[in-house]
Amino acid sequence: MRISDLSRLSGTPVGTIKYYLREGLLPPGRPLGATLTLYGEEHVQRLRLIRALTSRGGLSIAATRDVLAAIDQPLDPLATLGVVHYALPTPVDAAEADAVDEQSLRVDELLAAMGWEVSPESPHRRALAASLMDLSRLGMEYGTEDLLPYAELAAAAARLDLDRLENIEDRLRLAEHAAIVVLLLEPVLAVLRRLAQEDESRRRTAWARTTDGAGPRPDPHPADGR
Amino acid sequence: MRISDLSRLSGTPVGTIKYYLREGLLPPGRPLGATLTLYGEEHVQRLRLIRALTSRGGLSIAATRDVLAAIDQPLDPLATLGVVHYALPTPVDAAEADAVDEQSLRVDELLAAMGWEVSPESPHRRALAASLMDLSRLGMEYGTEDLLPYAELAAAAARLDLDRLENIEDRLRLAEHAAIVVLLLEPVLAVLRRLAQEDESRRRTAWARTTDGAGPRPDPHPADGR
DNA sequence: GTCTTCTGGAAAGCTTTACTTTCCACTACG
DNA sequence: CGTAGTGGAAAGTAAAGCTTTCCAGAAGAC
Repeated sequence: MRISDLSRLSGTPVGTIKYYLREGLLPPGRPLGATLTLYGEEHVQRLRLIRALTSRGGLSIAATRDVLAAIDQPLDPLATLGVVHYALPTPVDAAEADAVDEQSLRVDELLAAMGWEVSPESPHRRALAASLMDLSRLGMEYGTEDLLPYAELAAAAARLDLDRLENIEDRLRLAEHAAIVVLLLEPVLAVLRRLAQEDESRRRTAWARTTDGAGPRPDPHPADGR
Repeated sequence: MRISDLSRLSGTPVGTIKYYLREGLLPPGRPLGATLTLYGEEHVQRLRLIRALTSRGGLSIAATRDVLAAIDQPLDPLATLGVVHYALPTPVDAAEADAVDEQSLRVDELLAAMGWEVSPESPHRRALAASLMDLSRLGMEYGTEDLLPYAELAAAAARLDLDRLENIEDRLRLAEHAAIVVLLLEPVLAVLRRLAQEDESRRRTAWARTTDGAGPRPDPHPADGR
């Protein structure tokens, strides 16, 4: 398969493929002379992954390169997850580092309450603290008791994620699948939450409209099993 | 309060404030002559919201303007939620519209299975279909049965979200709070999931290491109550 | 009263990101 | 034999998100 085939199969312009090769996102093909290089099925797959991570996952080219570099290393699942997590952008600018630090206590408290064991160097600790700081400054305090139910949901989601990963037979591409589950399921969860918000809001509005604010509140989830 | 005070209080450069004014993100102040305009506490708050939505929420300036315009309209919660949802960027390029449409069936199936009532024009339907298409092309099929448990979690999250909104006493700024809950809690949930993934992965790896793959699997969640 | 600083407003400039285009010498292939 | 395709480098482009510069005029410090 030559570069024009790769372009046609993946729907990516040749110039863009060359760009990805230059940037190290796409491994070089097998050169067969000065003006011919062959590419394989793995390049098609890699190209699809690159497009998905950048367009859908919203990763920058640099972050994508880091993630791809991570999944090309043969590591155990935990290490792979760690490397993928580290490659993610968690922009916390240094200017407000001290204000973020205040929130770190709350983060530690939450982690302790959940019994979560998380590396002290995890960038996500600071990312969470930064978000909490923003919320606090906007007048929406989220304390441990507010966050706990969300954390339980996150834990349940993580269990689903890892269940899926455990059932993958292709051990060679486990890291790739891990990256996909971590990064491409994220927009899925976000959009599911928004869809659920619309429905839930509709249910509650309907209740408010029919009862006019008086009387006992009916179960807004009929036949829902909860 | 003059523009320099606003700059100092919010930590935003004067040039940037002028830029936001120009772009219509920040409402104009009260002019008191040709070279003096006064700003109020609401401008400080608005500026904080702008920074949070753009830096933390990852919204573009254009999307932020749309969201801010939406929350400035006095609407009921459902309508507000709708407008905020619509203002969000859900990039689905037209080139692959047909491939996305195939996945729409799966989306409809999921919505039906959850009993969710969602507007047919919701951009999130297409967004979800697009994500599923990406996953499918990458060799990870997510069918209704795979998505249902995630959808249940999303529904639970949405219930928590709306509980919070219902308890807000400041009805005037309800829309603002809705936008905050929808948009700024999203990175919180994402990072909670990642933290949970690390912990869950650690638990499962520890099991694999100690038992060497043989023997019955112990409960990986001791004293967890589930 | 004067000197310095700040102001509003407009325009131009800058930096980064993610490509896209152009160029060239060469070569596979119909 | 000609034409389309190729690798590789370099330059160009477009959008986003600010930042800088400019100006005339007004405020505040002394």
